[in-house]
Amino acid sequence: MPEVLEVERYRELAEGVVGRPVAKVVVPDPHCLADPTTQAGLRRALVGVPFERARRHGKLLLLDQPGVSLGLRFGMTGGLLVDEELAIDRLIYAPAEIGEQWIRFRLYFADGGQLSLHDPRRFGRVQLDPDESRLGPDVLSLTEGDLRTALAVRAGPGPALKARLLDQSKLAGVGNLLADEILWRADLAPDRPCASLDRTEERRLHRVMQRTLAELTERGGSHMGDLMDERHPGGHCPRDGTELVRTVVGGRTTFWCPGHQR
DNA sequence: TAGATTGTTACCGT
DNA sequence: CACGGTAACAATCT
Repeated sequence: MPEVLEVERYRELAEGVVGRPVAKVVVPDPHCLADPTTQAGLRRALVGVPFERARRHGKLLLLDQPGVSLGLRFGMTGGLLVDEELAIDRLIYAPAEIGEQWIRFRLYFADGGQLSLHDPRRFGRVQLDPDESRLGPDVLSLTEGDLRTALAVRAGPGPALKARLLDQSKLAGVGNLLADEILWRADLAPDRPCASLDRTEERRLHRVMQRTLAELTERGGSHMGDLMDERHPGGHCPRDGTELVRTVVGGRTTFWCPGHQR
């Protein structure tokens, strides 16, 4: 579920914990702790100190204290709970109830409130001072020049366009659904080599990308794209009716329209 | 029931 | 070194 749009919503929710001193750290599922973070380390670093900021870099949420950052990654099914409010879109992923058994990590605050990582599938991770240097520029504030740099190739045709959009070290925040939606809207085939794009196409991709992110934010998230309903075998292009092709690009299932994506 | 899944990382091969 | 392909991870849903 969480791509950049969802994590940005988590960040907004997490602003609600700024200024509140951490009273207790609970880790019902230590599996969620990313090396070398430990429960004892979290307690030592966080307890007694208030957060001063909620940040986001791509799909990584960061809660800063003076001198230390708490990083949260949400994997495929992670969600954030603050004071019993869950910041996920129930339209698409709607567990009947928020299962207490799926709370993997929780902070209690001195005022009695809490912040929790809710994650049925357990791909989410918690880490102190996560390495942000391996992330490219955040897609929500990406300039046209940033995109050109992200698509740049040393030699040869370069990787498939979609694979590059999914490469978090080049460009942080785009996931599988957003990548398909953006390329569909930009009339670009997902397997186009990066180096084959001309300046006009790069500019179009940048414009469509920003527009798509803004529009899907309005609609409620990554899963609200025009392509979503047709993302199944036999689905048709909402624009021209062509049967969509299902392939694998960049290791991920890809739906695209051979009728208008070139 | 078999198959698919919105993310990340490691590893192998070219 | 860059990149593709694959598997692994884990659990749930269609």
